[in-house]
Amino acid sequence: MDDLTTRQQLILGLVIREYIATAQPVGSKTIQGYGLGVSSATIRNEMAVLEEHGHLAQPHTSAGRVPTERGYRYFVERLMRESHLPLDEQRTIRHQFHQVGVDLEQWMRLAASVLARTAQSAAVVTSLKTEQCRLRHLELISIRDNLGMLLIVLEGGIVQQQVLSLDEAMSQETLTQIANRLNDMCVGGSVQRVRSCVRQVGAFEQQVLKVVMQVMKRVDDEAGMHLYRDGLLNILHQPEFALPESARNVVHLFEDRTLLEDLLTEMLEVGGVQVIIGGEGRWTELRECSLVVSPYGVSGEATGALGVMGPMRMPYGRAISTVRYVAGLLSDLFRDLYGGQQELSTLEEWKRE
Amino acid sequence: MDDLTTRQQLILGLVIREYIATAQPVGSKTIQGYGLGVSSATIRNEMAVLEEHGHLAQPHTSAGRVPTERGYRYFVERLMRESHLPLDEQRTIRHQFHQVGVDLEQWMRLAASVLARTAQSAAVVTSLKTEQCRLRHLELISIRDNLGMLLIVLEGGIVQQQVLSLDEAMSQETLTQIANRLNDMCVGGSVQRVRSCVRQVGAFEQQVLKVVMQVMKRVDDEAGMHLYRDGLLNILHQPEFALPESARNVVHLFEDRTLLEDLLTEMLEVGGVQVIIGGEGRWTELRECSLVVSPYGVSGEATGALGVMGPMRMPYGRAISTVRYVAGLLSDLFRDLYGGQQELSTLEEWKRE
DNA sequence: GTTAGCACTCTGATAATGTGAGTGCTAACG
DNA sequence: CGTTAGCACTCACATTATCAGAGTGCTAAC
Repeated sequence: MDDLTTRQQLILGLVIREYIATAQPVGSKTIQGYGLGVSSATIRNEMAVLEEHGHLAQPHTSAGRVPTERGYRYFVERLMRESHLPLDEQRTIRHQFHQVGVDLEQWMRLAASVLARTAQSAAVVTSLKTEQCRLRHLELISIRDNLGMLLIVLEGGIVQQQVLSLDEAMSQETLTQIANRLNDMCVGGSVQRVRSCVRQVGAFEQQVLKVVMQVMKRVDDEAGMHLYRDGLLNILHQPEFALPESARNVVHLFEDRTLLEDLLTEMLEVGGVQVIIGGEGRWTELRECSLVVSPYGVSGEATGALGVMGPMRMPYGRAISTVRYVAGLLSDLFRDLYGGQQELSTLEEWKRE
Repeated sequence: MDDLTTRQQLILGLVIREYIATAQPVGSKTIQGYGLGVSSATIRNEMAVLEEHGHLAQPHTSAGRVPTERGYRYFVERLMRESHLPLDEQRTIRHQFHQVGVDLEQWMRLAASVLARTAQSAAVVTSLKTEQCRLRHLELISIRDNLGMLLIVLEGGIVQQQVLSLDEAMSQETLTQIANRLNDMCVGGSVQRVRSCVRQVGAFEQQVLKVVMQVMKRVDDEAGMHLYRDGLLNILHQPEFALPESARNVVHLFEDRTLLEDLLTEMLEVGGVQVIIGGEGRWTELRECSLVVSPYGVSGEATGALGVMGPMRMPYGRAISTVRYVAGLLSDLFRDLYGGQQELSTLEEWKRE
């Protein structure tokens, strides 16, 4: 049912490219101008066929054609040649990551900013979610009399903090000793491992470990998932969001964490860059939007998702290559922090520069 | 020059209240409906006076009156009676802060959310900026072979992390020893104090201390200032932002960190709740907006600012009482973490509940 | 299968018109 | 002298009519 003649494919491709560029319904004369060597009447006939097949539509009887969701889908899957981000842009982006130094949060923030700027869309980056987080280090710090801070460092450099109110005043030395003992017992372990340690220690240590478990569980449940966003303004400039109603809708989409979180979490299941066009019938809220998303991170260890969002009329080629590049770059950076085996290729490279 | 008769004040107040409620120019008949006991003609005469004084304006010859910046200013300063947030709302808000536990970041995030919801506006909260930050604790953690993490805890519970690439592999024990030594030397000190320690230690320790100083300087320079925002959608619903142009403008205002940062930083200088109406001629970007902002935190120790943003037609009474209450609440919470002397009133209170 | 020609349809811009809300002014009133 | 009824005047806004233009579908000829 999706069999189109070469000429139909050609015309469909041209209509979509033209529409993406101009945001105006595309008429047969315009396509004729591309020098296909056939008259506008022929193109009209072909367009009528494409409309029957559901790849194009008319906003009203006598306007040009506009791509449908299905048309875009066909375009993305079969008409577009995959391209890479130009090398100089890749350089620029790498350079920016180089500049900010080694810091997870900064990286994700920067990733959002770079995606937004490069793809001229809104961008979203989720924080990393560990498959099952393991404890790297814990630390107890005396803030004052009966107030302490518990620092929990997880595998991969995620740091969580939690204030503890102590029943009795404890010196920094005491706290450090306790932390050291707990570290010896639990480091490298998952929540289960930490739980198994609870029996072997005193009351105060139990209290600490319980908090540790709470925090680890929270991280596991991704309730603490962070969302880095940027470039909302880019898509508000698009004509499809000129009406206050649609503008509000897209702002809502972008501001409301839950929807994006759900959607991006789902993307973690499968690999590679994915294109979601007009909500695909499942997400009614993004009826008028498309997303290009990709997981990133180290599969099986810690993964996140990132992507760009824009109107359905989105420059898919550029969006896809941008998302793929940034996802790859971030993954490389994190692999250097995570993986024990591999070389510190990217980070070392930087040091050499 | 700002001397108005009682009746004029009354009429000005009514016009502004009415306009805030309806977003429509207010005519003399409407005001007559409030039962002043005078005819619409008299009210028209008074309105003409108020227009001469610059408190009201007409969008066009024969429409009702609309408040000017000056009118709002007069209203806020002389006609509005300061009110407090209803006790039950105070309860609800306190309860929400109670729920999230003791965590700076969560508090600020929640503060933004609460402000946005309670004042039905967009809300901004800046992170705390210490006057001159002091080191509370530093920690070195081995991530693997030649990669370590430096955790820096500053007075008041601000945690900063930085990855270090080590020249040679070092065990956790070695790192802990080094950290302990450095802690003994530097804890409680400012950047200067840390600098004075650099001479007295070995090469690796120097490297660590330099990073510590970098981070502390960054915090001092507030370059690392965080901005928590919420409720953009609330003000996009306002009719003044129906045009795509103004909508984009306000989104830009809200997305662009620099402007808000500058503005809020300036607010730290003075105390108490401040109202900025229509940019006050200084910030042209927020020509059509008003802000109600307040510093919070512990004066002289660590301060931040928070506030709400909306159209000039803003329910100032509610906005002011909300901002004042949330600023006070946050300040109390932080005082408990900072101040050595005082009781842990708020936190203790929670524990008891 | 392709194409020229043509009638048809629908949008969007422009102008004409009417309605209504609200004003400023004037003259009368207590 | 402050207040008020009455009235002419002014605009914005909605409604309607009109027109040009872009683009289509169809038909008949190539």
